[in-house]
Amino acid sequence: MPELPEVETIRRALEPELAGRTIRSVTVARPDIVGYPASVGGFSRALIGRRIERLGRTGKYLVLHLDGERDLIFHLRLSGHLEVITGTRKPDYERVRFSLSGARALSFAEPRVLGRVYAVRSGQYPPGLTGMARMGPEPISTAFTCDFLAAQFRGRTAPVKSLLLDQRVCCGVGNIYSDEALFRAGIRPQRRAGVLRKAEVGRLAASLRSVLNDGIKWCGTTMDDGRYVMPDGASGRFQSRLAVFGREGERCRKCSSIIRRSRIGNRSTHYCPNCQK
DNA sequence: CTTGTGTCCTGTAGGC
DNA sequence: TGCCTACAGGACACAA
Repeated sequence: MPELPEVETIRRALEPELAGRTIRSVTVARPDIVGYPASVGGFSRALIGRRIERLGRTGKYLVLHLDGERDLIFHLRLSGHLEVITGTRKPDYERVRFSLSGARALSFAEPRVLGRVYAVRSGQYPPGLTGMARMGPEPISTAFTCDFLAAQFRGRTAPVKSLLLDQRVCCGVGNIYSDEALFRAGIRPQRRAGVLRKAEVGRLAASLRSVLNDGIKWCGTTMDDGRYVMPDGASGRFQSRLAVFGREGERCRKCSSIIRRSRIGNRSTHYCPNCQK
């Protein structure tokens, strides 16, 4: 569930807690969480003794830049959670723990074991991380223009929603923010991407930018399942501002029509049948 | 290349 | 009460 705004919120919360600290030891409770190197021993050896310089983010990937040209990369997938531990507490579903200088630890909990952590040389993309190398521009960056999006859509017959979820097109966008951006742009998710008019593509590019920036502003979306919370346990505050996601059967805030839900590409999709054409 | 489907993984919600 | 199934969703493997 963590998408770009949630990962960015986590990055901002963790940066001051982690920057400057040294990794003292690594404890792996579930080896399948380690995506690279293949062995737990190799993973630990690549990290121990290294200092965390700063935190970055690429799409939904959180990157801890270490000294010696190494990166520690996290992907939280659906239910991953990062937390700084100062006492003896051990979070439920803790899969990997990084003990740090300053009597604290970074705990990576992931109930569903779909999330991954990778220790790589800076800029290296091992098997399983190839998608990171092909990632498109951030929708919140100036490189993400109407022309770029139009070029991505040209000739494509897939539903526009499916292309918004393609990280090569809209990196960092997931199920929540794709539905919200399409609502703001007034476009039905089922529309085939290649048939959108230039003005619609322009509205969509602007909507992606605004909805992701709003998500960051409100520290992400915490749904009732509580899968995403900030590292300190606090909830995000964007959920009460959602226009369509998770609102099936409720009234559209703009026109009072009943919000509908359908499936596109095996993904739950929400839209207003009146506001979105 | 493009598109759609299945798989991974586990906890939870809902049906009977 | 308790079992069973469906579902959630990001990314990738794979088939058509």
